[in-house]
Amino acid sequence: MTAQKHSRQRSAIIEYLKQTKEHPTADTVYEEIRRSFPHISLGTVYRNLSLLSENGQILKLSIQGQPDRFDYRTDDHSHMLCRECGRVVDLEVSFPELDRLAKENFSGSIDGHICYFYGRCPACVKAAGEEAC
Amino acid sequence: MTAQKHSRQRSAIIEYLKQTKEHPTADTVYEEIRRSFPHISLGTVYRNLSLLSENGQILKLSIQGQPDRFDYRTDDHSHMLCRECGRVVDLEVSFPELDRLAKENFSGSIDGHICYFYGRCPACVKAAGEEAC
DNA sequence: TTTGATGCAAATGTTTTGCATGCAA
DNA sequence: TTGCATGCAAAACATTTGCATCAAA
Repeated sequence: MTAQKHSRQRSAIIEYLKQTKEHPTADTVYEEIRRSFPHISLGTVYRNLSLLSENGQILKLSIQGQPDRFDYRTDDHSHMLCRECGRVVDLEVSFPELDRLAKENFSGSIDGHICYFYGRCPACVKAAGEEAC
Repeated sequence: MTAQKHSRQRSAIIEYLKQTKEHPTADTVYEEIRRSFPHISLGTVYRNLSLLSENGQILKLSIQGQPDRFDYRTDDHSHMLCRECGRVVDLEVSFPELDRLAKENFSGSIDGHICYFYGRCPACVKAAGEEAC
């Protein structure tokens, strides 16, 4: 790997991801960073997001039919996609035993998995409940 | 929903998916069907694959950084992606209890999940073993 | 004869890349 | 001063769509 230099744009991207829980897309990151760096380009945003996720500094989430999203949290946790508002929300669970279970009766090897849940996020469940009253 | 007419192209796509275990991409399906329907268009292939997966007749698999793949099997099973050859292979397991586990300490609702495993497929594990001898 | 399906081509949306210039070390 | 990072624009990809025509029912 080549030596990495500091850049104000990259720092801004990291800082933005650090303080949001919204799992933004590259385009959302771009729009956000543009407020402080009006001349930043989408290409730079993509380049930095790729770099960071390849380094393992952030997570890239790929969800069916949607542009990729990015997550500053790299600790063990899961994600759920709200069928109602489309938001991606953190779940405080992980399933380390899943790989071993998947390996049963399989002659290949398993060393990891990704798992996305579907449902309704707390906000939408709450809104639906209040509406019913 | 509107009444669906029979089409020779769609039947050919279904038959092809039925007999392969390769989880082909739209483009692979196109190349294959083209052997019997030289004038079929990629658009038609995409239209039919979308239709079939919306109907639940086939499964659409979306894997990180890859074009979508399609699976004729719609019964409960899982998939693994071989890090070595890139193949997507069936796993004869499913995890119906996962939704309940994910729901723990979560105030939203969970009604489904998708889960992909990573590792090495039987063929690549076998090849690596023989090479070591 | 009606209307869904097709082929073709153009458009879309997301992401990557080439290249000259800018900036960090 | 070196070479990674940037901005800009063009390209690459995967997928969808508009439209005139074709073919099931």
